[in-house]
This record gives sequence, C-alpha cells and structure tokens, in this order.
Amino acid sequence: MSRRSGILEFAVLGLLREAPMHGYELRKRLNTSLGIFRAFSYGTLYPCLKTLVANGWLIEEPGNAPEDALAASLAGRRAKIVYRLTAEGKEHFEELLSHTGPDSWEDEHFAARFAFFGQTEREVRMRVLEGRRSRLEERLEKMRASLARTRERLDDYTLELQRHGMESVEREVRWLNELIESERAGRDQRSSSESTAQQDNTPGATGGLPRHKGAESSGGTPPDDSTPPDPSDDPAK
Amino acid sequence: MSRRSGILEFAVLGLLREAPMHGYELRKRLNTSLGIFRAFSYGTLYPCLKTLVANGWLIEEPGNAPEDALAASLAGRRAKIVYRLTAEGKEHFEELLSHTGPDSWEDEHFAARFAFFGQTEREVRMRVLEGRRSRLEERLEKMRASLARTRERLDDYTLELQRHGMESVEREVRWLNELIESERAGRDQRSSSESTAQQDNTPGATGGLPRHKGAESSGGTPPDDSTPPDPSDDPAK
DNA sequence: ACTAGCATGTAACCAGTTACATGATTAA
DNA sequence: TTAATCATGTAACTGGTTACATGCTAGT
Repeated sequence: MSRRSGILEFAVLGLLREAPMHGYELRKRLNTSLGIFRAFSYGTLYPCLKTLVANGWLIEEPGNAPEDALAASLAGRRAKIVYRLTAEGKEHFEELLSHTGPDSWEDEHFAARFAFFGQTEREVRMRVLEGRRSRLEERLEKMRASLARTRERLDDYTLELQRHGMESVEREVRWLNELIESERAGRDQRSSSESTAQQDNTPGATGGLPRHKGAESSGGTPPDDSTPPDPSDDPAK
Repeated sequence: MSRRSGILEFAVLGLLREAPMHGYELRKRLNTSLGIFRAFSYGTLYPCLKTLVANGWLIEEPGNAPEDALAASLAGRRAKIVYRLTAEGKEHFEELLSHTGPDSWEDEHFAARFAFFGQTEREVRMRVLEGRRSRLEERLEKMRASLARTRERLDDYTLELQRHGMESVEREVRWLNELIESERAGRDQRSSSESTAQQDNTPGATGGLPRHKGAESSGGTPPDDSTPPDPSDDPAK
C-alpha cells in the first residue's frame, strides 16, 4: 500500500493552504469536498498532523473562536486545535505541487493532484494529465493483450467484466483528452490575461475547462469505497 | 481493509473448481483472466492455500506431469504442488456462491462475484446485480447531496473531478441496468431449456448478455491499480 | 554457462484500521 | 437529561506487502 500517507500529507497541506482548520473538519473535507480518496481514519490523520507539525510545516493554534481562547486559558481544558500552514509548509507544498514523478499518475495520487489543480501551474497540470493518460494507455495495452491471449477460454460473464473494465479506462482517457485539449486552448486564448487571476486564495488561473451541460456527475477514479462507515465517525455502537 | 482475503478464498475456490492448478498459475489467473482485483502477493496466496487445505477444502497433490511424479518420489525433491478442490470444498464454494449479503455489492467483492456468474444461479445473479445497483445509487445520492452542499465553495477543477466521478458511477448503473434487463429477458425467453445447459464444468446457463459490438473493453470497478509491479512476480532486482 | 522465468515458501515489517477513552457542545 | 455530533487522541491489532531464501527448468 505504497505511500498512501503521502497523499494524506499532500491533501492536508493543500487544504490548510486555503484556510486553517482543525482535524475533525479536515477529515470531513477529505471525504466530501474532495470525496475522491477513500477516507482516512483519525488514527491516521492525527498522527499525520503531528508529524507535519514536527516538520515545521504546520503550527497548532488554539481555536480562534473567542470563547475557545478564553476557555483554553483555564485549567486543563482540552481546546480545539486549529492547524495553520507555516511559511515553510507553504513552500513545501508548492514544492510538492511542482513535482511530477510517475507516482502522480497513479489512481489515488492523480485524484489528489487533480483536486489541487486550482493552485497548480499550467505546465505542471499538462504534465500530470499527459502522464496519467499514458499510464492509462499502458494499462489498456496490457488489458487488450491479456484479453487477446485468453479470450476463447473465458465465459461470457468474465468477458463482459473485462469489456466493461476496459471501457471504463477508455472513457477516462477520453476525459483526459478533453481536459488536455482545453488546457491547450486555454494557453492560446488567454496567454496575456494571466495576471488577472489570483484573487481570493486561488492562484493559478483556472482557464476554461470543457463545459459540461448540467451540474452532473464525475471524479477521477471511482472511489475505492464510498466512505467506509468509519466507526470513529459514527460512534453509534 | 475488511475481508479482502475472503475475496481471495472465494476466487481461489472458484478457479480450482474449473480445474486443479498450482499456486503460481493460480496467481496469474487471479491478475489476468480475472484482472479485476488488484493482485495478491505470494505472501498472501500461499498462506491462504494452506488454510484452505487445513479446512479440508483443497488437497495438495504432486504435479500431474509424469516426470514430476517420478522426480517427487526421489529424495527431498521439491515438487510442484497442484491444488485440487475436494467435495467439501466444492460444497463450500457453492454455499458461498449462493450467499448474497451486502458485502457482495462492494467494489472488489462484486467484481469477484461477477467473475463467477457463470456458475451462479440466475436468481442469485439478479440479487447481486440489483444489490450492487442500489449500493451505487446510494453512493450517487450522497455524492449529489455533498455536491449540492458545497458546490459554490469549490473551484472548477474540484467540481470537474466530482462531476467525472459521478458520471462514472452513473455509467456503471446503466451497465447494471442492461445486465439486469438481459437477465430478465433470458428468464422469459428460455424458461424451459434450462436443463440443457450444465455441460462441461459450467453450470448455471449463461443466458444472453447484452450484445456489444466489437470485442472491446470492460470490467466491474476500474482496478484499484493495474497489477502493482509485484517484486515477487518480477525478480529483476 | 547463464539468464529468465517457473515455483514455493517465510519472517519481518508497516500502514492503516479498530476499538477504546475522554470530554465539549448543541438540539430534542 | 439525553442523544447526537463535534472533537481529540492512542494502543493494539491485522491484513498484506517486502524482501529474502531456495531450487527447478527452458531457452540462448
């Protein structure tokens, strides 16, 4: 289960970059807003936050609500802890953002990267999208090969399963094509207006994504599992 | 990572039901023919085979190739071990085949179930397909809800990710609809001819799947990860 | 003779979950 | 006052991988 925690680190840094938050909220955002990755438990999240603090990338602050600050000053009160990104943390995150190793094209990793495309340079976005695409194309190649090899030995259902799997991958490739296409178009179109973006906390202009009709569906890789009914989340029983 | 080993057990039993095999081959089939689940390492497979043997569901036999049998009879020769399903093993597998708990609609579990639909009773197939569908519909509901809640706070890329994710799920629902549809059609059409099936080792008639043009793509849930470059598979380095 | 792939195994390790402990706050 | 949800933590466990050890067999 290689380096899934790396994804957590990345996502935490990314979310905190937008605004300071406490652990609990962080976790919610991790499942919902970026509902991509299958949820991490608190048993993973809190220790992770600890190490990020130890690295100097975050600092713990008492909750900012006035009553909290007050209450926290009193005897052994357990206060909410708000995590804020430090300058080094921000720097580190930017560093991570600009990296584009083969890892970045792997399913969950890719989803995490994509989720922060809003703060990613256009050329990095391109590299990630293209990397992902060729990763999927390799995959397709393997699938096709293995299918060709075994086709006749397989029963209809197995075949159908295979078919549907390949189709899913092909579909993601088409999606990536569209995205790459519109990234390219974006570069041509608005090569000048670049500096006008960057308002709010969303650096790196969003430059026209392919327009889809309604506000319907979609997400990188279909979640491994919809929010596994995490017991820490659901203290019932 | 609940009960992934249960999937292994199930798949091993299912594969051995078709024909006896040794561990190495078993693993290959697990990744390729049923390329659905992300591969298990030998470190998982062999111990699993051991427990299946201990349960009396499998027996170990010396490789059936004549030279093997000969060689094995000689001093401390390490022979290939071929695993064969016992009567109890077969019974147990049939038992598993007929179970349809909520587990069966989970991603990897479902894929495993589907891969053995060829040996599954039609009504069980229906239950599994329908269960899976409603599982996905729940998922969609949650996604839609969370999207509605957070829509305005999200940037274009996050939104696009969400959209694509939902679309993937919707697509799988449509796929299930087709399958359910054709299962139903199959029942009506050929309600009499049932007994003619059951030749070979493939019980439970295959009754017309939806016909797809070429021999293109497809598979349950897009694999978590294409065969992680398992070092035990690839002793290079 | 050598490499690559076939084949079986295991012990050490590790990431991440489970289950638990604790307590505050808010709504019924 | 109770239940639910917010909120933070940790120790124990465990599923599964990694890395290693061993040796056969076929092709070059």
